[in-house]
Amino acid sequence: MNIEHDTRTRILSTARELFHGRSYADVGIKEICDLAKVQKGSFYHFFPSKQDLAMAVIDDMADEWAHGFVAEAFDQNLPPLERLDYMIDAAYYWQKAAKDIEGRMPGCLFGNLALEISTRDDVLRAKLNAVFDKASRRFHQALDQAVELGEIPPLDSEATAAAMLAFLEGIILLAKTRNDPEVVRILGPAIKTLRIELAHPN
Amino acid sequence: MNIEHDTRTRILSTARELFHGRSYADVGIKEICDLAKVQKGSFYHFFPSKQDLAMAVIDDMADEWAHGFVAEAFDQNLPPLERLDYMIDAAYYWQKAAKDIEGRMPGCLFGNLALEISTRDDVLRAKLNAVFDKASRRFHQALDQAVELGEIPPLDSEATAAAMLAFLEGIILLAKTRNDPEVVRILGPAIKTLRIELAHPN
DNA sequence: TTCATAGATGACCGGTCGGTCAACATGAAG
DNA sequence: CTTCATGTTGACCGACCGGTCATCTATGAA
Repeated sequence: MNIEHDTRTRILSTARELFHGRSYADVGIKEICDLAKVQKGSFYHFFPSKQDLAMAVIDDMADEWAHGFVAEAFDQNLPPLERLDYMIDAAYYWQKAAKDIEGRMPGCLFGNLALEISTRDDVLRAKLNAVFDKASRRFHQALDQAVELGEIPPLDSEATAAAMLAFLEGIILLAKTRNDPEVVRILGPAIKTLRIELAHPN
Repeated sequence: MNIEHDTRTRILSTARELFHGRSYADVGIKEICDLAKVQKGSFYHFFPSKQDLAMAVIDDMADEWAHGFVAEAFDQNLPPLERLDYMIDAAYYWQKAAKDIEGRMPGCLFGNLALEISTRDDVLRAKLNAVFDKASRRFHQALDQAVELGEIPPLDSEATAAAMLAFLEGIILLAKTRNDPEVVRILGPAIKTLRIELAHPN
């Protein structure tokens, strides 16, 4: 059962690596096929178009994220605020490892794709938005629990969660532009200082 | 003197609009020439390559920024912390205006270009990095002045400045992915809560 | 009047892009 | 053995890409 989908899987992971390391537009289908050792006709047997491939890549990456280090970072057994540190650390080590191997910081695949194609392709934009929404909910939950435990004063946890996600994407963007993962490590801890207060109920 | 450079200026501003509204890779030289009413040969008379055009576009935009609303926002007569609000407001209104006209949020040209091409073109990456550095210095100065005036407790103003710039880019990224400028308005004010403490001198 | 220079013109180039297609291999079900 | 679905192969397509170039025009200095 996995043999017959082995080709598809190879295409998917190759495309993910290439898109992440360079960009959507810069990676051609021929290049993906060559690296994945797949014929072009086979590619189009599994993916009707490059756009469909991108959709699948986003799903694939989001799944691996959700079950990988994001699941670890937002482990319910971890104190809520430590989850934020964990997330920053994970981002730092990942980017650093990638740079040590390939010489350049790839940044966040979702952020990269979002800025590159969300003005051109509304379907992909919506999909990326959903990924960010899901990520934001993790922060949201952690913040609610931190408030409940009295670790931080009450705040607008939904808005603050979104702000934290934005900050995470922002420091990765800056670090990628500097091609220096240390930016993530140095600026990252400030994520816990972000606060959006509850609107006064007047 | 401006007549003989009129063609060049038209190419530049057309390219800036198109790159900003879509992406670097998605906009071809032919399209730029058609819209700017310039022949292809003329284009290559002024710009040796597409990369050179991109360099010029970044310079052009950075100049207009520096002398435009960034100069207003970081007006030395404004209280330091108000400058941050001004900057957020300016970003919000700009993105909102663009969306109202074109139907979609273009985001930040520098952020867009940084994520799209900084892994492929180190020269452009370095140029974008310099733009961010310069922007960061504005925040840095404002923070130093705020500390001096006693408006905020002492902090690592350089690191905090970078964090604020990252946050600004991050909320614009998130807003673009949602295609909703309101994200900037809602999350933006949290920029003033960001803090990175001074390292203990042990 | 000559000459040099800056700029404009548009046909043209090789290469690559995303995508198509008819032919063929394989293996399980009837 | 036949049938059918799933998957593979690689040649092929038109469109478009960034970039080149010989040729022409306009201007202004000598």
